[in-house]
Amino acid sequence: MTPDGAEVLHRHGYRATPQRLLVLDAVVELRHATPEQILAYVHRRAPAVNLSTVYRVLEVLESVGLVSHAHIGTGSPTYHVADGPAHLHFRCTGCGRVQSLPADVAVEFEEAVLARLGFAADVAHTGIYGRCADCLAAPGAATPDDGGPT
Amino acid sequence: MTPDGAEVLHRHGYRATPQRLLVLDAVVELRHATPEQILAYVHRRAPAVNLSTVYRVLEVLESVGLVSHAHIGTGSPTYHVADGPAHLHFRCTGCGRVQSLPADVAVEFEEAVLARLGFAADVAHTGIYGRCADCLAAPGAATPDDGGPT
DNA sequence: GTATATGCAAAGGGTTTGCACGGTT
DNA sequence: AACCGTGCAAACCCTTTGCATATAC
Repeated sequence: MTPDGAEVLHRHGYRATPQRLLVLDAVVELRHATPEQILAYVHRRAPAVNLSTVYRVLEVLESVGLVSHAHIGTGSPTYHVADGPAHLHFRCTGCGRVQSLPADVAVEFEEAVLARLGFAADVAHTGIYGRCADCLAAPGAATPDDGGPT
Repeated sequence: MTPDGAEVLHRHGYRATPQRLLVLDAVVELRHATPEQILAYVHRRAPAVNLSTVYRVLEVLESVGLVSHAHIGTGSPTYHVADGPAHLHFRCTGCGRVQSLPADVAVEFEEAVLARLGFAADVAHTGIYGRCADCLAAPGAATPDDGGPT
């Protein structure tokens, strides 16, 4: 998959700058990456890039449909490539691990909500809290609640 | 419902200060209230109360099980009384309205997640994005995305 | 060459923390 | 008297914004 970022940007009237392509690389490479993590990745190749640029680039990449973001937990949103099928994010409140599942697990649920409320839910856009298998088995956990994203 | 706040606080070794009872009142009265909104409510009766106190009080009230919070949208978390049955929060990305539904709408979904991932999901803890019935019908919407909580 | 992007630095919103005072027990 | 809780102010994190410079087209 991974569409040609430069081409997509041009098609929307944007310039394909090194920064934009690097940020897109980062989003492709890292999964569920926060702006901060993306910056760290980009810095390996281009140490001069600024965090504010990352924010602005992400906004552009999202507006042209190359990436999307999801709110997982309390911290920064995480960005991921927008091509593949939508998936849900599950964040463990114990260890902070994030797991994914194809979004179709939620269709029945979404239909029930639509039927009861007339509300068209987009379950994929927000992370879901809970405890992962490992932490369910383990006794005391690392982080009692929240914790940073990713 | 609405348990006796003072009694519960005492039972846990906390003092039942006016501030704590006022904050609890606010959470009972306002539904899905943010710390800022709670402060506004409390200020009507006690203008001297500080926002940091609201944060600290909410932490205490949550620790003794009187209130819980949920992350609805990007902004501040919202607090609600913890007595009644858990409910899910649906935030409309169009108008910002928040609707609720009993948490049992999600049990099938949660079971599916558990079966596939071993992950015990707590769907009630995070708000779910989507479009409400009104905004589905309406053409252009007020807020394109996010927007403040509640 | 020109409009767009970037880097930098400062500002802004939300939340947390240190500290001394005030109120309960 | 001892302690817990509060108000105040400062600090912190994350994100946005203004402005001058650099760059892709």
